[in-house]
Formats: sequence, C-alpha cells, structure tokens
Amino acid sequence: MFLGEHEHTIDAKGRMAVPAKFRAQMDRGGVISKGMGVCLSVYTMQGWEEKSAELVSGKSSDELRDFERRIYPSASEIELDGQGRMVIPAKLRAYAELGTEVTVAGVRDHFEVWDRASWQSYQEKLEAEGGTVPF
Amino acid sequence: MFLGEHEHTIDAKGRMAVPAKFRAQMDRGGVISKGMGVCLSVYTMQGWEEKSAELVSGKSSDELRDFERRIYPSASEIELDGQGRMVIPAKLRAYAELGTEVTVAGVRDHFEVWDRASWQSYQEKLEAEGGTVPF
DNA sequence: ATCCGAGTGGGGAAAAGTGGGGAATAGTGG
DNA sequence: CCACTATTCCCCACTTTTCCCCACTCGGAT
Repeated sequence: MFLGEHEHTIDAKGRMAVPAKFRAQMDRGGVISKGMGVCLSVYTMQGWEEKSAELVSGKSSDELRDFERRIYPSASEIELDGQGRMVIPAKLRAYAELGTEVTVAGVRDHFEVWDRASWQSYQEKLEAEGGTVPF
Repeated sequence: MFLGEHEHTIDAKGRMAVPAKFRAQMDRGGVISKGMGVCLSVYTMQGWEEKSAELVSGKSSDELRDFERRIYPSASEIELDGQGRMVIPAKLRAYAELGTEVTVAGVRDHFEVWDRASWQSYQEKLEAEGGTVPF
C-alpha cells in the first residue's frame, strides 16, 4: 500500500527518486500515466493491469476504441535505475506541469506525482471544502 | 503491451523507426494495415492472427468473403531493418495521409501510426468529449 | 564521531533516431 | 533473351538521447 507525502526533485535528466518506502513494491517496474487532475499516477505492473482491465470492461466496441486510444498512449512503462530513480517522460512532465520541485503522494493502490505548488494549493482547496481529516 | 506516444519521422524512402520500446515485441516481424480512422495499425504476427481470427468468426460465408477481400489486401507484412526501421507501403501512407512528421501511439495489443497533426486534433476531440483521464 | 541509507548530481559509454550511398532485385520495354 | 529503369535492401555515418556507473551530501541511528 502506498502512503504518505514525500518531497522530491526532478533533475536535469528528467529523473526522480522513488521514495524508499515505495521501492519494494516497484522493483519489477510499473506504469506511469496521466492522472485525474494536473498530476501523474504510478501503478505497479499488476495494479495497472487490474485497473485498466476494470476500466475497459463493459464498454461497447466504439467507445472502447476511443477509450483505449486515450489511456494507453498516455501511459508509459517505467523501471528503476540502480539508485531507485525513474525517468518521467517529457510529455507527461509537461502534462502535469512539473518543475523541479515535486510532491509524491501515496494513494493506497498507486502514488501520484504533483508539482509541489500545485499540490499545496490543491490540498488547501480540499481543506477549505471538506473540513478536517476524520481520524 | 504497447504504451506511450512517440514522435517519429518518415524519411524520403518511406522508412520509419519503430520505437525502441516496441522492438522486442516486433522482432519477428508483424503486419501493418489500415486502421480505424485516418491511421495505420501495426500488430505483431501473433496479435494479427488472433485479431483477424476473432473478426472473421461468426460471419456468414457471403459476409466473410467480402470482409476478407477488404481486410487482407489492405494489410502488408513488415520486417525491421538493421536500424530497427520498417518500410510503410506507399498506398498505406497515402490512406493515412502521413507526411514526414508522425506520431506512433501504443494501444495495448497494437500500435498506431498517425500524421502528427491528425493525431493532435483527434486527441483534442477526445478530450473535449470525454473529460479527463481516469487514473 | 562514525556508519549507513536516502536523495541528488554528473561523466561517459551505449543505444536510439535519422540520413544517405551503393549494390542487389524486380519490373518494363525492346 | 537482353538491356534499361526503378525500387528495394543492406550498410555506413552522424547526432541526440538514454542509460549505467561513480561520487557527493545530508540526516538519523549506532
């Protein structure tokens, strides 16, 4: 399970360290894709397969074609280098408007990568709307 | 699995580099055919056989004959050269209105080749219709 | 104080993408 | 059957990007 908020950086080569707590789950690689909102989502390979299978089920063939043409091209397979970093494709970096300072947030079955400023204003918005955490 | 969006070019000889991430799957060649919409679809040999078998199943013999006469002549077997490129037949290039700048998009079991401008407007259309990516 | 793991930065080798020359091949007309 | 032309294919060359490895810093734990 992915938990917690981690502040990391993206270097000049487009690399970002995966939080050490997430690495064991990602050791066999994973999939990064455009997320809901201005962010990117990273799944384990298994998680991605389950999630995408679930999303395409029960669609008519016309819908399915368009749908597949949106989700698969917007994703990319990723692996970790010797230092536990992943390379974020330039297209995806642009989509999520990532600068060098990013926040990595664990969200149960996947984790998300946000530009740090976007993340902060998003959290502030949630707080203003939704009140306090329920624990 | 074919994933991601790759910007490539078609040179004066009609050749296009297959994205490196797709090559391992294409090493024994594949089949290129007209795609759904103004694009071309490329399958692995195995993927093509499965897909075409699935499409012809459950058709009456009259339907089947016409269908086969449409599908198979519009397709072409392709191999990769020493540099990992494939030659796109001129007829298919014309069908998909491909200029020199193209986008190669991975769509799970196959990948598609679009003229870069067509791809972009198609994606914009999908976005306008379908909202955000669900991940 | 020292060790160790995490996060970051960068150099250099390897691979990817592109372009083009020239031989082999296939197709065309005499 | 031969000659000519056009196309295809194989190879080499160049540039850019990617990947692998080593090095440094910073905290926390021993």
